[in-house]
Amino acid sequence: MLIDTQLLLEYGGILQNFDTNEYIFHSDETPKFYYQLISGDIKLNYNDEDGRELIQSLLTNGESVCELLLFIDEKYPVNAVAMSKCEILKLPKDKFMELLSAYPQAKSDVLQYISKTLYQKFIMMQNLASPSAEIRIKGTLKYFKSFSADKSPYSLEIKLTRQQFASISGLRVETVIRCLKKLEKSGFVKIEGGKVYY
DNA sequence: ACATTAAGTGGTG
DNA sequence: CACCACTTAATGT
Repeated sequence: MLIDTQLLLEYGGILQNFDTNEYIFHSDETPKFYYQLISGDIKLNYNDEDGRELIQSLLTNGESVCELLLFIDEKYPVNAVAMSKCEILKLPKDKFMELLSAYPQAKSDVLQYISKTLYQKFIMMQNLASPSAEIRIKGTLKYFKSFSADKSPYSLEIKLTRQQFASISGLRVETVIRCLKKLEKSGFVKIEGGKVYY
């Protein structure tokens, strides 16, 4: 957990449950709460001009959701959508600020978290700037691997559908499928029962 | 049995 | 590559 659950509850945090595909917040809304994901998976996405979904990032247990918006006066640039049943702890913005003032450790944890995610954004941006599908896909795989402790080959199962993978790498489903198969032949990834291991 | 969803294939621009 | 059409396999109701 980014911030201790008990501490959040003491400051007025409220537990809330979401079902798959339910929105935690929509883009263009004004940020008013700090959200911490207790269980489940969330995606941050938006739709481009053609209505195509682009996934900005994926969040899992213990992470906070777009906390950086609480420090600036802007509206959400993305939607937050539950990808599974989720349990979320939400805390009003002013209470969140009080908590940070009272607990320097929490404040530095949040700072470090923001730094880490920003760093990963840099890496992803460089991958996605490439015109080559193969580089984009390899980059996306490395990006996911960077979250996992086990760095050995094929130890990471990519728990995404081909379509979701496409929405993250900015490619079409067919391209992802074909490229992934190519990467399998070269030994870059392993595919068993449709599941991709990297 | 029929509808739905995801993976995979071929061909065109 | 993207885009379109279509097949196949697995699930679900």
